[in-house]
Amino acid sequence: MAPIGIKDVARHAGVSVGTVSNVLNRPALVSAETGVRVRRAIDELGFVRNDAARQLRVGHSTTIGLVVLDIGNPFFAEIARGAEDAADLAGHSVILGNSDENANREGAYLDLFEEQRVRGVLISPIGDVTDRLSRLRRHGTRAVLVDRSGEGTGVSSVSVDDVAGGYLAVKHLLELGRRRIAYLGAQFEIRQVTDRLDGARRAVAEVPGASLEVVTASGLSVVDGRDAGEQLVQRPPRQRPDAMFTANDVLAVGVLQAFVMTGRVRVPDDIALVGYDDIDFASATVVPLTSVRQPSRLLGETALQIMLEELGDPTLAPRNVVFTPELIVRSSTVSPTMSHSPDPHEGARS
Amino acid sequence: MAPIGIKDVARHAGVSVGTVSNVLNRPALVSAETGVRVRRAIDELGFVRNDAARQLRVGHSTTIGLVVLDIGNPFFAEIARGAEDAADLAGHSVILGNSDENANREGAYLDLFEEQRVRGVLISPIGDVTDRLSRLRRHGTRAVLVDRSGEGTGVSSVSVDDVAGGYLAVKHLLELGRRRIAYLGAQFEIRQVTDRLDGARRAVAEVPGASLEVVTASGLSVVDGRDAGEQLVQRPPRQRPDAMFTANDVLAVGVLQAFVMTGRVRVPDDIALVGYDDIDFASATVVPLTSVRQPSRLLGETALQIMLEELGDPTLAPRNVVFTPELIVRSSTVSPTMSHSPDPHEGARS
DNA sequence: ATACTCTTGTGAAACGATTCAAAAACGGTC
DNA sequence: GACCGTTTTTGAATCGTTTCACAAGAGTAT
Repeated sequence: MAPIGIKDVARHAGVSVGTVSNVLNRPALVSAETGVRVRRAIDELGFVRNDAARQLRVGHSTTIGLVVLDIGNPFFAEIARGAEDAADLAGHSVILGNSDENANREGAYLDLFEEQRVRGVLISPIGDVTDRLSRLRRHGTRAVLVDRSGEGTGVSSVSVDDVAGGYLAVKHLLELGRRRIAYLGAQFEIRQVTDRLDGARRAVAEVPGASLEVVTASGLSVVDGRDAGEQLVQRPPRQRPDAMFTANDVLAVGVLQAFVMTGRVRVPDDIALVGYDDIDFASATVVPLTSVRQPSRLLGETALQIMLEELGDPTLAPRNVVFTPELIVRSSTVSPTMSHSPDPHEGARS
Repeated sequence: MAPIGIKDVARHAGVSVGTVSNVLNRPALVSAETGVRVRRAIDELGFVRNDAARQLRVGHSTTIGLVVLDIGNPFFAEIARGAEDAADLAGHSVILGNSDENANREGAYLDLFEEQRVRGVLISPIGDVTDRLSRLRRHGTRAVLVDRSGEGTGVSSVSVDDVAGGYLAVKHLLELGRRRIAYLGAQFEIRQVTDRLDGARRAVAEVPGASLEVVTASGLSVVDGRDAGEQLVQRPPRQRPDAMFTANDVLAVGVLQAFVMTGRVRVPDDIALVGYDDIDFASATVVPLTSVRQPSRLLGETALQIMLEELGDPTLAPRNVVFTPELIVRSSTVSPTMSHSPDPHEGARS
């Protein structure tokens, strides 16, 4: 009934506790014969090491915490997968916290990870977390920002150039002759959302006669996109934009649902649509979605690798890796019947 | 430089360590004036409680571990969200592990959670984990199965009747006159996959002349579905099924991509398609997807609630909650032009 | 003044692993 | 069998909290 400890194992195997610990942590130090005996005792008693005690002694845990904005967004799910794969290879574990775009919850997970003295924290933050992160470092916990630049904050980061991505998307729309562009976003305290808007602004500024309207959704999920889309459909046709760029694919999917269900807006004829992230589902939507692709999995992998390097050598200067996004053109902006040259990417993909 | 402990706080505030601990854990026992002084000391020193030490003393942690099959599948993401929301309300934290349909990784997360002495474990398992779970209980860690019945194993569970779901899906296809049904699955050691197949079999058995072909994909992701779809397109048209039921929506999306890209299979005319889970994206696909809806978020919430109840009263008998799935008909089986009565659900949803 | 209650604060023991200096066991040489 | 170097094992000290029996102080009633 009483929990089995290392002492019980020691007694059962007829050795001292130190030896059991050695079997667990430095098997090279212990003779083969003793090792076998101890391991058998462990199995027979069903002993499981108490990580709290271990952690207390050695000063830190062996896990790495990851806090993402929204695990329901496949983009972040991919990041998580990338991080897990990289951690797995190095024999580490990743535990995941989902802030759900909620600053309180983000804070709660950071508190939790801090109390747990995790080895490192990977985070795609909502607002500004630099002071939280520098406090973490005082406890010896390194942090790496994911999908957000840490330039100038002294924290390492792995990100994608969102301004460039926004520019890419809207430039494309403008080149197609669209002039009344709308940007659909939400939670503008999230940097990605505003950076993409900045990129959009920049592109619009280059074309005389082009205008940019900013539309605010109530969140960044599919339903929020659908709601925003329905609002838009309500407007008299003349007041609708002729192109829309959304802060992410999930929103775009929602918008598409609204447009298609009501049947009053044709994509791309009436409104051309560009999403962001190029999630797996983007190419399977009613009208396949033009999107800005980010190397999501690579983002997670790279973040974890930087983390491991920093743990290996804590004196390492912070690094800020920035990837470049890529525009993937599909039917939501260029109707296949328009014969504007077939989508090269789609072909390459199959 | 040295880490700040409760002793430092005590010295700085001019009280004993016991008092600091009381401020932290039983504020009622300490006078208002002292409380303020201690809290100020905590802030000034930037003290953060070491959870390992706390855990060591009290015997268990305060977090709940959740292991899901595939966090990239929005269905599981919703489960996680439901569990998190419920935990949040009760002041608990959920940490997430993603087994990625990999038994080793599942085992690694269970080990980790066991060593961490988490308060409870929520798991959607791959194979049979009953002995792992009973060992957990010996450490005082309760477990609740999610999306998998624990009937007969003595473990609580929250699940959806997958046999009924499979039956529902294939019955629908048969009622539409389809006879050559294919079931697309993968990882048949996962119970959900085989239960849905069993339901399909049952429906097929009721209709003379109907046949069921089982197709095995290499995994349960979008790409795996696409690969399987492409295989199917290779076949001479006569050897293709006239209806397909997939183990989940993610696979169905992949299949749809393959069919649409190659342009050689029309949905639903040539092949009618039914998915499973009714994820948010299902209604936004090229051809909106008929699917079997499960109350995903509710699944997560309920699982966590059962967990909390069991923690509150460990003598409670295990409970096995089973929800009933619901068929959502969309264009991937009933073409809107066929005027087979419009989809009532779609309307209700907007 | 004494006894009693009630509130607040104290400090040493305990949790279960790891670590490390020192002891023991072993094997080979002379 | 004494000596030396190497390998293996030992066990007490330690990590930072929580807990709990106890003490000190402040009222109150007698």
